Amino acid sequence: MSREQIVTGAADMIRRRGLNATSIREVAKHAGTPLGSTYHYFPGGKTQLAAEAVQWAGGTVSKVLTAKLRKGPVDGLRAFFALWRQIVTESGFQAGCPVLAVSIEENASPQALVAAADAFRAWTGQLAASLEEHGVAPGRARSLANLCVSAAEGAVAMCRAERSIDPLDDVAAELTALLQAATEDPEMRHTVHNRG
Amino acid sequence: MSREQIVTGAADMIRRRGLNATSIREVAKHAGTPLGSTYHYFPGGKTQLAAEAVQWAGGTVSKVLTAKLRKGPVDGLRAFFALWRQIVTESGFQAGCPVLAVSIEENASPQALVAAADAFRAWTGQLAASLEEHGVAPGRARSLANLCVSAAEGAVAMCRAERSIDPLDDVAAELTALLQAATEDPEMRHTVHNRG
DNA sequence: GCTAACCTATGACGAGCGTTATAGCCAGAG
DNA sequence: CTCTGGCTATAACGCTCGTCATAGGTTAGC
Repeated sequence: MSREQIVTGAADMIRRRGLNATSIREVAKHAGTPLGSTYHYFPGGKTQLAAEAVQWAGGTVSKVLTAKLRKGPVDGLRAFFALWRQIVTESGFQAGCPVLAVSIEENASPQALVAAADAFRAWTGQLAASLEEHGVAPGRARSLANLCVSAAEGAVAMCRAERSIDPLDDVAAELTALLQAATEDPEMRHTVHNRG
Repeated sequence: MSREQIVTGAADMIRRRGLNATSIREVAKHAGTPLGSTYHYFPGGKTQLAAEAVQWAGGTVSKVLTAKLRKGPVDGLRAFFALWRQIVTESGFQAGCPVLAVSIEENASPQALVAAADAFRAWTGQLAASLEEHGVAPGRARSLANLCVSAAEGAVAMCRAERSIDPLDDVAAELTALLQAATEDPEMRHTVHNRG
C-alpha cells in the first residue's frame, strides 16, 4: 500500500535530516507517489504525517523490545543497542532516531512531539517493567530505564558527529554491566545511594 | 560587539529549533543587526555562522567543566547536569543543546558537524582526564565519559518531549553514583566486566 | 456500459529561504 | 574639511516550501 510507504519513507528522511528539512515533496518522490496523494492520505498535512512517522518508528522499536525482553532486561538492552548500531553503521553515520529528531525542534509539530513522548515512555516503561520482574525496586528501575534510553539516543548522535561507532559501543558495555549488577546483586536493586 | 551577538543568538535559535529551521534573517532580527551585516561578518554564509555558533556553545560548556572538574569528576558531572537542567527548565522545555541539534541533521553544514564533533570530544576528554587523575583506568575513563555525555544529551531531549525534568534528574543521580563508585572503589576502576 | 468512489496528475498560491549587489551612512585619519 | 574604509540599508535573484484546487483516470458493483 502506498500510504505505508509514505509513512516509512517520511520516518527515514526525518531520521537523517530532521523534521524541518524533510519536505512533503521529497517524501512523495521517495515513496514513488504523487504529491497530491500525500494530502489525500494525510488531510492533516505535514503535522499528521510527522506524527504517524514517529508513531511508526516508536512502535517498531517497541516490538523488538517486547520480543527480546522476554529473555530478561540485559538481553533486551543488548537488542536495543544492536538496533541502533545497525542503523548508524549501515547508513554510514547518516541516520539516527526520528523520535529524537522531532523532540528537539521547537513548535515543529505538536502532534509529533506527543508521539515522541509516547515512544520514549513506551520504551522506558517496557525496560523498567522487565527490571522490576527481575527484582529491581520500582524507583530504581525507572531510573535505570531512563538512563538506558537517554544514553542510547545521545550516543547515536555522538556517533554521527564523530563518525565513529565507539561512543555507542562504550555506552552499551557500561549499561550492560550496570544492568547485570542491578539484577544479580541484591544490594544494587534499590534507589541510588549518595555513596557507591 | 554585534558579531558576538549574532553568534550567541544563532546558538540560541539552533538550541530551540534546530539548524535548518534557523534562518539568517531571524538571527539578524533577534540580534538587532541588519541582514547585510550577517554576510559582512560571516562571508562563509550560514555554514560559517552555524559552525561558529556550535563552537561557541561547546566552548562555554568546556569552560564550566574546566572550572568545576578541579574539585573532582563528580563535582564536574554535577555542574554539567546542573547546566543542562537550567537550560531546559528556564526555557520551559523549549531549549536543548545546539551541538546535538547540528549532529543529527544530515548535510546541514559540514563545518558545523566538525565543530560538533570537536565539542563532544572536548567534553568527554576533559571528563575522562579527570577520572584518570582520580585513579580510574584509561579505557574505563573514556567509557564512562562517553556514557555521561551521551546520557545528558539524550536526557535533555527526552525531557523536552515529555515536558518533564525527571529523565534528566534520574540520569544525573545514576551517573553520580556510578562515578563515585568508580573513583572510590578500587575494584571498579578497570574495564567493565561481564558480570558485575 | 454506467456510475460512483477512490486515487492520480498537474499546476498554482503566497511565503520564506540563502545569497548577492549596490547605494548610503558615518566615524576617524590626514 | 576631505577622504577612506568599515558597517548599514534596501531591494532583488532564483528556489523551495506547505497547501489547495481541479481535472483526469481507473476500478468495482450493478
